[in-house]
Amino acid sequence: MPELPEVETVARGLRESVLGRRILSVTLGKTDFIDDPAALEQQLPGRQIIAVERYGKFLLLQLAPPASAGSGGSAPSGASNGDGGSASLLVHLGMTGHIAPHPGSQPCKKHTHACFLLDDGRELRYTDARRFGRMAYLAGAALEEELHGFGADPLEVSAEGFVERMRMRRARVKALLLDQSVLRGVGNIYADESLWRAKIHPARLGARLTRKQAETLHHALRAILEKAIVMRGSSISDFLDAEGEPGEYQRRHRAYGREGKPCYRCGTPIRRTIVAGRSSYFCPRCQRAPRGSAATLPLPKRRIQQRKTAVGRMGSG
DNA sequence: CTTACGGCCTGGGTGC
DNA sequence: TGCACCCAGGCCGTAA
Repeated sequence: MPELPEVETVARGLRESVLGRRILSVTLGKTDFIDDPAALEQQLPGRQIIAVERYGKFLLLQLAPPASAGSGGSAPSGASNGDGGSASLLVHLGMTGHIAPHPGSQPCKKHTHACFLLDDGRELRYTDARRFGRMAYLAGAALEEELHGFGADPLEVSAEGFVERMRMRRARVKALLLDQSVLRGVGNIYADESLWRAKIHPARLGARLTRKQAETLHHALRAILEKAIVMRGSSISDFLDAEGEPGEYQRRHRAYGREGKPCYRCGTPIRRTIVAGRSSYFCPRCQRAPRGSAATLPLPKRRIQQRKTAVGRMGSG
């Protein structure tokens, strides 16, 4: 499940492999994850990829203006950040999305839903088994509108800014970490890992963290994200970077996915509970539950499973 | 107003 | 071997 480090890894890979290439044609398969498939088919051919950026969990393939009269080719030395008129292919990998260039001769993998033929004969292909991802061509005001409303990048936010964001709402710290309007790019893995490192229970209210605790969490989150980027992300489900290589950070996980296994600090078995609607792994000894919380129970809300055939429909009557 | 929570989308992995 | 079920992240509707 690509989060900030995985998306950053992909962005760096694409920067190496497709920056400066021109898209010649677009071939789409299933399109229900694409905002406006026709816009992709109409706008992308002929456009040059002049920058690859990460914004939270989004990839942004910035595109040169169409059919630029001025020969182009000048080094895209950053100057392309002009807000007005910029256009991008926005890509969210969801949980199972992959994007990488392939030789044009290579047969497409299963679940390949978008192919962008490049001017060097390769194809930039998007594969996504579950299509929880998203793709959109956005330009100008629409692009700005799409990106506004997101929170700070956790690698850029100051300690003071982070503390403020943990206190701005009355919500659990885990929910705040996952909320893309508070911080952009953090997902379930790195939320749990940073909380474990900072010794903070996921069900604590963010607003009740001490300043020192919030600062510790900020430092932990930042350190973990940076280390994970160096290790090219975590390959939990089937994350592969833009070179098709898995990451290595999953070997360093201290909480996520370790239910029942001993805490690396104290040996207490890691527990799993549901916080903010997500599986949350924590050490019940290192990360003390807030008073009155039922979150020390292994799975407080384990619901009776219901059949697909509407046995469990709950009418209001 | 706020936050919490269930359900939906999908299909690979798992376990029976 | 087959197949039902769980679960994931983001989003949305609704409850409190």
